[in-house]
Amino acid sequence: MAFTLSDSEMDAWQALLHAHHKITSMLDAELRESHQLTWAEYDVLLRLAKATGRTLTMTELARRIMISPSGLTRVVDGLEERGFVKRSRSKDDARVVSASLTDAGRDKVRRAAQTHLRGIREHFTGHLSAAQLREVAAALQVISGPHVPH
Amino acid sequence: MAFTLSDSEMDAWQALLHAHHKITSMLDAELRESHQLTWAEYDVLLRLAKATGRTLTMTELARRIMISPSGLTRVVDGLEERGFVKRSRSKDDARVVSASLTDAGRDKVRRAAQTHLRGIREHFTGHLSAAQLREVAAALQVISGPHVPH
DNA sequence: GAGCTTTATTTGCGTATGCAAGTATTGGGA
DNA sequence: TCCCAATACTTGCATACGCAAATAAAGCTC
Repeated sequence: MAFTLSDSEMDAWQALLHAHHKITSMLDAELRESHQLTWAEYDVLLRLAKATGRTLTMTELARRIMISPSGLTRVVDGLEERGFVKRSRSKDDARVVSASLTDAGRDKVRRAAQTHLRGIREHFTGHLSAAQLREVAAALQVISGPHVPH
Repeated sequence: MAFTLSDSEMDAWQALLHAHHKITSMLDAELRESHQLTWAEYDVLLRLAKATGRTLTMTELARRIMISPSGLTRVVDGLEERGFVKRSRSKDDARVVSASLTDAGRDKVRRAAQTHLRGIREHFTGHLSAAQLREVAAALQVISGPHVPH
């Protein structure tokens, strides 16, 4: 006997795929056009801006944004070339490299955040009621597991 | 004054990103390991299997799965090399190319679908109540727009 | 303190995928 | 009928990104 999913299951799955694709492709395009940043680059700047001392190790950064360590290396390469972050090797443990947000990086992420937050409202949360937002968050948090502090 | 989002909005957004990433990366890995198919390849086979005559034009396929026309060309290239689909040029309009599922393709997608559907249940829908599934589907369908018939 | 294992990061390499340009074909006008 | 615009793919090119191997530094164990 073939394994099947109910209509509700298929609907939820299709809706998740389509919604995610639609939202992220629009946000990506906006960030790229308005600020010449990819999502990954923006996310790195944002996490650094929120971090104490505006600094995080590569490992911490990779854990927080959803990217492989090697992917992060390249993203940070690009941001460093453009002067938005600066790498430094730890005094305590010479294996670890920390990335710090520069002043230029802070300005960049502040401006980009405006675009991005408005985009999230416009393309996603603005379409939903407060109750729906809570429901969606609660349901999807079950999947994604406990929230890691930023 | 800086534009901001409420906590609920941020929670829903983070949850959407994390859940999508977690689910799709697991499903992708399973499909790849068990059946040597990427998501896009599986999706092409699936749409063809559902289509009348097990045939669709490239344009129709690209519209239904979420991929660019050029991306589709390459995906179909690979599937055709492996004998799962066959291209044919339309008699009516020599510009259009149709892809048809071969018998081998039908067998392939049947087996892969078992893996994939179980994966969706295991990693996504199985974690949610019937009410949550309805809520998530309803909310996200608002974003993704009216469902296009497969 | 020499060697083995583990951890942190980077590099090599392959793949996936989009955009823009190229090719082929069709369907109108003039 | 001869262009020209529009349509359907495909190809060239560039980018993004992951895995596995390489490198480097700690940390153990004997």
